[in-house]
Amino acid sequence: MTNALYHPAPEEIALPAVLTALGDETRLTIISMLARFGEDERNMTCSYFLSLGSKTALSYHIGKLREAGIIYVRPEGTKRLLSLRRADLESRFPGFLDSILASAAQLPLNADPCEYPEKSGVQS
Amino acid sequence: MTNALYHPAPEEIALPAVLTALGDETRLTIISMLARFGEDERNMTCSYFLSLGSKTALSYHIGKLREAGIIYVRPEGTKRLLSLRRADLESRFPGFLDSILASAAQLPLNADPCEYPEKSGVQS
DNA sequence: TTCAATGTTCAATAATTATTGAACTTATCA
DNA sequence: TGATAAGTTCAATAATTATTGAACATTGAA
Repeated sequence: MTNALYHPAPEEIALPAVLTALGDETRLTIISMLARFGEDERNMTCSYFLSLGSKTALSYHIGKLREAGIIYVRPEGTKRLLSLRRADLESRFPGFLDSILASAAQLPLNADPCEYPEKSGVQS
Repeated sequence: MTNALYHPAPEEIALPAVLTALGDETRLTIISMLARFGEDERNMTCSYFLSLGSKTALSYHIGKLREAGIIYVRPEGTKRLLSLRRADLESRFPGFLDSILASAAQLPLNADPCEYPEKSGVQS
């Protein structure tokens, strides 16, 4: 029982829920980083964002983003790969995500993606 | 001492605060109604929205919208006239408000503006 | 098989936000 | 002047959200 993660269908994505989910600095930063550095989905795991909070807190915030329909979470081995649901959001709320991302790009990134904990560094 | 109401300057309007303020059904409905029926600012007083909650609750929510920089509140006699800060929001977050309003237009209005309490009806 | 890495869940707590009712202010109207 | 209408403020409470740490599950790798 792979306990599939819930994701709302595109037409179920609700504006108030989306706004609530994005009205939080941590989550706004997460989607902003996903937009900037998430071209290659392989890198975007939960622990990529550890500088934003504890494991548990991130699990919570990422769950919020997922349930609101903002990101897609794909289990892969022991990791979970995150990606923005750009197309779904665009078709549901045209122009919305782009305007958010453009504006958020001016925000200070309170997390430097380069400080990603590379403890057991098996990079590449 | 007219106790002038605080309004953030255009450049002080912050995205997270705006998103937080709009991530609430009541407040989303308020700005949606302002956009739809607020062409003539004279009609848009706090009590126009009484069907959305108590006087006190509205005072609270309208304060949130004002402090976030989303609406402008102009005292006029014993009333307060509300208007959307369309231009300020557009220059700060291009496309954002329009995308919100377009999407919110599909939301059910849990308040019918026609049910506006017209007790002491001195209309026009 | 054992270990380490990645995440989740749960219960407890902290912190923030929203709602209420009562009392109050200010302005208008008769 | 006195009454009413429109809103605010305050303190109390309710409700929601966020954070923590401990325990757990799952996968991949030595």
